[in-house]
Amino acid sequence: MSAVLDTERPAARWLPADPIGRGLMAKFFRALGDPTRLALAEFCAVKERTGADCVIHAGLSQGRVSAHLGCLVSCGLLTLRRESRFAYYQVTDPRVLELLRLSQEMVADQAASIAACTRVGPAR
Amino acid sequence: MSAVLDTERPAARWLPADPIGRGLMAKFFRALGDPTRLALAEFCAVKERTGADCVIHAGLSQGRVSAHLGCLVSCGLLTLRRESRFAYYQVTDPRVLELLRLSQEMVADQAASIAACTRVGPAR
DNA sequence: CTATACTAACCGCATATGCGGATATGAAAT
DNA sequence: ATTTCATATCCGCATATGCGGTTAGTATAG
Repeated sequence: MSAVLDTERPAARWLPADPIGRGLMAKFFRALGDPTRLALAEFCAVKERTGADCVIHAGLSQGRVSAHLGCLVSCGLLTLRRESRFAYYQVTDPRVLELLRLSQEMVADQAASIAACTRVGPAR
Repeated sequence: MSAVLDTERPAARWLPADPIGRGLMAKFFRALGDPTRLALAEFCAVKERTGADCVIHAGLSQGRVSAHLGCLVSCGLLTLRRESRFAYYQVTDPRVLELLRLSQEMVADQAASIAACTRVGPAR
């Protein structure tokens, strides 16, 4: 009935309209927006790992790695299993793998352009 | 041949092993890790929008919105079309929509936990 | 009980990032 | 040419975030 709406697309219906939901979305993506956490997610995607394994793999201080792992668990990217004094981390949600696969594909296509983007920092 | 590899999973093959690629991945996710940019992506997913449209929608200074849009374009989340003195932004890559749909689903499942995560800042 | 091992929480410090405001660029209108 | 409009870039400021090092807590070992 309206000509100006002809080009409208029924997209982005999934994105929460309220700022609270968007804040959580942003937080979720920021959890993935760190090379160290991405490396840990990859490491724990292969198989279950202990905190000590992750410390060695990341090559950072134990406290820092523990904080990163806690962040990944809180954001639903890793699951935590406790046994005696050990903490075991693993990627169990297949959606995490799908998310990373999709992103990897897009980043590969846009690599040069992303590298040139100065707005979102150099991040080491 | 090795027993310790029995539980290995062929996952995370997609994640680049080199720190350069991971840095780009992290940068890509940080581009999505801001509520304002998410809102702009949603806005431009519905239909093509001018920079001025985005400024009004975001309710922030023109300079800031321009920077956010530039970031989204650089990272391959929006495409830019120029005509006379106007800039038209739009989500054209269907993978962006799929990425957001998948993330929205995960965030909905983990909302409480993500909200409780103090590692990745309150971010407004 | 004491010692050791593994993990989590806290503390400054340096850098990254979002913000408004001012300014620059370029195109269209007068 | 000058003015106006749409957009992009630069600047200083406040906050967010990653880092190492230290401290705390708990479980296992001796």
